[in-house]
Amino acid sequence: MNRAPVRQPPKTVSPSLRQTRPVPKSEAIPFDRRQQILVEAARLFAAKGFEATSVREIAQATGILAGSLYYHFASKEELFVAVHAAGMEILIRTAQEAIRDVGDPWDRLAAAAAAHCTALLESSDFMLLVVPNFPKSIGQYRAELIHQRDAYEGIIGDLVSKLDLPAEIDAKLFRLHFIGALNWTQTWYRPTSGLAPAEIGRQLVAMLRPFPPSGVTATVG
Amino acid sequence: MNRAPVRQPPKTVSPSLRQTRPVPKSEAIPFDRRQQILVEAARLFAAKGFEATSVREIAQATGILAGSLYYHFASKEELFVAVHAAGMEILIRTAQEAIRDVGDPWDRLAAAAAAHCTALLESSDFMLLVVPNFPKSIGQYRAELIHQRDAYEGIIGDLVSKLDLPAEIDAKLFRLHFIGALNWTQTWYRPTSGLAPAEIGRQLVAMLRPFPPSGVTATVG
DNA sequence: TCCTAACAAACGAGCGATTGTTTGGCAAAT
DNA sequence: ATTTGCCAAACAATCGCTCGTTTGTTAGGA
Repeated sequence: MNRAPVRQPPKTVSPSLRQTRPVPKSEAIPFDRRQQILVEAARLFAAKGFEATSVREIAQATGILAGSLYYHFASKEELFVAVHAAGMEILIRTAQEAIRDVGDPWDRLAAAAAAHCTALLESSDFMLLVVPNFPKSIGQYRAELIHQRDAYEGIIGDLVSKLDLPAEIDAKLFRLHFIGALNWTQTWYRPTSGLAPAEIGRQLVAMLRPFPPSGVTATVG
Repeated sequence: MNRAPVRQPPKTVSPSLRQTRPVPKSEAIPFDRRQQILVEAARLFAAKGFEATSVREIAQATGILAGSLYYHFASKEELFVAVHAAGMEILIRTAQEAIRDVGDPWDRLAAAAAAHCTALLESSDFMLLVVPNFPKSIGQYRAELIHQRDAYEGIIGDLVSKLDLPAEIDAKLFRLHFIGALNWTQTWYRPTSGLAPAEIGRQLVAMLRPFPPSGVTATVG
């Protein structure tokens, strides 16, 4: 793509991408333009993909001009990283809340799966682009994105490690396939027809459970 | 300055995925420029994504100029559709060969899974872009791509329908999650470390098998 | 065996549009 | 007086694509 005169010098990439930005001190509406940009960018990235979305589109959706975007974000790529981080934050919080009060390891995994699907398929647009493999042209920020993603997958990994899997099942591969099936739902899920997101997640766990729980089985519907 | 068919090395490319195009009258080996473009486009699309790959890049990789591309393909999007079709053809053929001599339904699914992963992770670049959700800017060709994909997923659906699944497992959801886990492998698979593609696919079936086969268990490795 | 017309396949300049980004200025708020 | 947030206008680069031209090869007629 373009990227203008390749300008490397400044390179003040904040590691936590916590853009130090003055908090409006007035008690008026905390009308956060930066947040607004994030929302619109997430929606457009999700709908059209990263490369196919222009900064002018994002700006227009936000109600500002293209150039004004660069007051809030150093580049289009850093904007993407910020959206990705916000999405991962939502995902992590959702999962942790879902498993908080569940004891049985398999039930905890099912709760996490349900939460994952719900957040993925029903919640904001922040995740529709977080899940698939991110744009190749993200280049230098790749490591940061992977780090953000690992933070979440580690949670799933912990849940999996508590399961009593058959000896011939590799826990790591189990986690990868599990997350894969969950994340893939966003390529086929349509909100109008079929099962609800939470049930889609729960049923995946039911399929993977080596020995279905004795007693009452879940009522599907 | 080469005009006319430049005789390059034999370059025996897959004779299968061919489209209607003027067949050279001489019985000499037809050096298929169109096929060459498909290969290079697949490689670049896989490496950088559709939108991030320019027609000039594809042309340069093929050894021609950008304008010459349009003699073979009407547009960049039609080129993508052709690459997608070629990839799906490979996938379908691979799967059908893999299950041909297998009888047991679960073993047939395992064979298909192994073949899928092998083609996906080891074979040509034709599939690295086939699997994830295709570029949003593909627009008018979306229906055609989905049709191509459905042709393959129907094969998997047939295999799943022959399984004796527990009553509480929905066959359709089983198929979706199964394909999802398979396709997601390409986001995390690295050829150097870990299991081989075929084993990754087989183990997924092992995880999903409600009652592991009695008698001898599969020798892993 | 030559001439000629047709054809296939590529060149290469350049079109208009769009890309991400920079810059200077300006009104309001601090 | 300074900072904040944005506008307006450009910037260079690149995008997909068109089109007239040019070349090597082939077929047919004389």
